Amino acid sequence: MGRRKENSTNSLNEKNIMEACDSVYSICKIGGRWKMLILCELKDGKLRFGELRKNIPGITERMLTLQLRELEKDMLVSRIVYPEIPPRVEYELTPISRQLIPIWSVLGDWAKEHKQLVIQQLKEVAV
Amino acid sequence: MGRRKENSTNSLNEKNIMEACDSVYSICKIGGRWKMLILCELKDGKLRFGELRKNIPGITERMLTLQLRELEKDMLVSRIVYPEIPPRVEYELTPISRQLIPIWSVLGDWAKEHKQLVIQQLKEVAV
DNA sequence: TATGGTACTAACAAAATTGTAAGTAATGGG
DNA sequence: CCCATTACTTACAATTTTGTTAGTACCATA
Repeated sequence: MGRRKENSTNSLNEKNIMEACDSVYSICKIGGRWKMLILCELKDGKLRFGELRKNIPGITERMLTLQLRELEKDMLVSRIVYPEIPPRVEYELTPISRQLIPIWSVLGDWAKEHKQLVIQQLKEVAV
Repeated sequence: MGRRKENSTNSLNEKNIMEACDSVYSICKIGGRWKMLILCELKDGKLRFGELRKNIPGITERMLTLQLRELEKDMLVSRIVYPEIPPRVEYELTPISRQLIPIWSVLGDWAKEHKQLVIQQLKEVAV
């Protein structure tokens, strides 16, 4: 993983900020590069490791594994291993991560507005 | 700032993901280490640079400047310079970032639930 | 002339995240 | 025995973010 240093200023700052501000805490939990995308993929049901990889262009097996591990640790996905060969592993959302689904759509709406604004701004600058 | 490379896999991935998924886009905009905290501070009105620094323990002048510059570029704060000596600069939320305020509280509520869950989990493991 | 206050910048260093490339294990089928 | 399949690991390197320290500009005031 590239282990984090327990007592770096960086780590301590993050910890303090997460304790000080709940919305920062939430954003930290879903803030990894690919996490949101993974969660969105799982919105409609279980998927296997390989399916996730195929559905998320650009992600490597390593990053997929890392992000899934963190999501699992944070109880945002659950991992179901079938004792078969070749291996089969499925991932699915947990109750707590399902509670986030409506928030995603609100964030999505905000994004659309923001993008509009950026476009407007570009036009104004051009004129 | 430590300039980003335009064409690194890293940059391109981020760009693609933001285009592919609107909620990722939103989270990117508010995902910097101190951004959320800064925005929260500004929730109740304008603040000067020095006030922000005092109100946010642990932040350095450099980080405060960097994060404010990005927020400004993304139109999430506006910067008001008074031509005085010593200088006076005030920051305030913009209409588009004010639209985020209700989302913060929802994220905050989710954080509280998640923290509860983590505590429960710790207890179960201990037993 | 020296000092203080304010909002920054610049050069550098450390830390953290992300990406690349090459493996591993287990077993059924040819 | 060799290969294919699947879900991973491992070692390393590049990139990005964050932190440290020491400046800068400006003018009023002592």
